[in-house]
Amino acid sequence: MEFLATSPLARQKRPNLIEDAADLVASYPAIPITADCVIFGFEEHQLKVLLISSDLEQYKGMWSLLGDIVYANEELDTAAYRVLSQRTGMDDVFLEQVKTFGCPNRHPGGRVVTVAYASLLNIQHHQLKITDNELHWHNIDHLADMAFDHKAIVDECYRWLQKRIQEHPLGFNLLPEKFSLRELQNLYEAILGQTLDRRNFRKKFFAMDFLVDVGEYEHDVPHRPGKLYKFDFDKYEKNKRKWIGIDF
Amino acid sequence: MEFLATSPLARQKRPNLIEDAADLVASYPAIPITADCVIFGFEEHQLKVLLISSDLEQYKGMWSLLGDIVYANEELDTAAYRVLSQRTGMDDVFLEQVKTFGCPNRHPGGRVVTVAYASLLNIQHHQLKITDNELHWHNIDHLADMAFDHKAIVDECYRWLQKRIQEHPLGFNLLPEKFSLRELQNLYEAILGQTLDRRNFRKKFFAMDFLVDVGEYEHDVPHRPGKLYKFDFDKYEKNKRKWIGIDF
DNA sequence: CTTATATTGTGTAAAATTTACACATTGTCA
DNA sequence: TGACAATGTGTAAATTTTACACAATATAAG
Repeated sequence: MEFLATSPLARQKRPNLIEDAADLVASYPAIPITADCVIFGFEEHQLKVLLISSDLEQYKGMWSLLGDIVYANEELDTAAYRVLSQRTGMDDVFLEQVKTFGCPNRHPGGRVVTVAYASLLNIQHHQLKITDNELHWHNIDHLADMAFDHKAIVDECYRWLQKRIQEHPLGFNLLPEKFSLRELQNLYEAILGQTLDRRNFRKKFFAMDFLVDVGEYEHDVPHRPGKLYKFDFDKYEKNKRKWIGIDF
Repeated sequence: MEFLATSPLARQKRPNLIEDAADLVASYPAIPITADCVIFGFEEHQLKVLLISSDLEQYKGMWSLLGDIVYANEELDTAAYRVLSQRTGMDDVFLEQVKTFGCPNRHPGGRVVTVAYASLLNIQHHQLKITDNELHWHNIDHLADMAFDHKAIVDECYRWLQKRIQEHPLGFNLLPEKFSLRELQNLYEAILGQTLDRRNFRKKFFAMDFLVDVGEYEHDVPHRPGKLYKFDFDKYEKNKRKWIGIDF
């Protein structure tokens, strides 16, 4: 009975318990971790992403994601928000963790693992307060010469975005507060890479019932101006579990 | 100017390029990284997850995910497959990265960031070759007393699984090679936590057209035996882009 | 061996959703 | 004032989803 008490599954190994967890952790190999932000925006019918010039001599002239090391006692999420704030001055943005990239040779200076975060934001609303390191928006269709594995990270986050905007209508974050349905449709077409039927598109979004007619119209357009709408976040929050996806 | 050189983000447009990337990386704080595996299986109408007993004195009697440190030059994915192989003896399993958990105090011995991987596998097919540390399957509905933040990781992976099996019919991986439609439906009901209409369920899966009738029947059931089917992976691979989701 | 029982296997009608598609309206520009 | 360019709107057909019932077949029990 003694035997059973200490070894319930008989015959299997029971290593001694480790008493000092701190010793254990101290014995582990450690790796620098960074947080990289893939910030999507939309302007002039094009999906854009925010980049800076790489500050490594080796990647001179190439573009880089907004990233920085995660501090010793910092939450991963916190690090990502800090990066965004430090690089752009923006602090009212919602970031989501997308994927962690850990290829041992992805950084030329030695091993660095990075956790990629993505966000969608509205270029009009968030004027960049800091533009050091040539921070600016790049058209996502013409990304070449990116430093590190950042092109692969952007690609992965772009696929994430395509899926995301069909599950949740977060595309609104990419538009100005007041937008026309044409702008909304342009956004979806740009991100999904396909044209959509105008009448069915409208029908679908009106049916979701969180577009609010603000009683204003576009101006400075060389044709009949469209109505402007805004997004009703409260109604969205209340109803979000009712639909699983926005399938086109 | 001395000030600007050490403070790259202070009003300075183009900091000097960093020539020695290795120096830079060496100056970064480093954090131990682990890979944790959340292995889902299905048996007796219940979704299960594979756990071991924690080997920390502090978590004595609690259950823990299969995890280990990521070696200095090891791919994250490789580390996850190694963990699984070392802990269970299994090496023909498909793992997917789910999310990275980095709360500074999630490990009592100091900061450890973990990358969670998940997999679905077929309990019948993969007999555990190693059962050290009381490795065995636990019913997912009765998980208490888990070490670290492992309960939160399991919960996150469970939500991932619920979504996953509606996007891709990977639930098949959880079943024996030959299975009845009732077993398949039990699986979906267990994972999604809802009952489904039997006729409509069948209709949906037959319409997807990758179930192959193997011409055999269940036995040892106290009622009319059902036909057995297997999954046609080739047909699935060829057609997988045609449907976005399996909505119930 | 007969009957009770439990579960398989199957179809259809109604409802809901998705798709395809055309024309009058309204503003700008020349 | 006419050409242009895009907005705004509805409906019929097709497809998909849902709800639902009964005969067939094996085992278990008497």
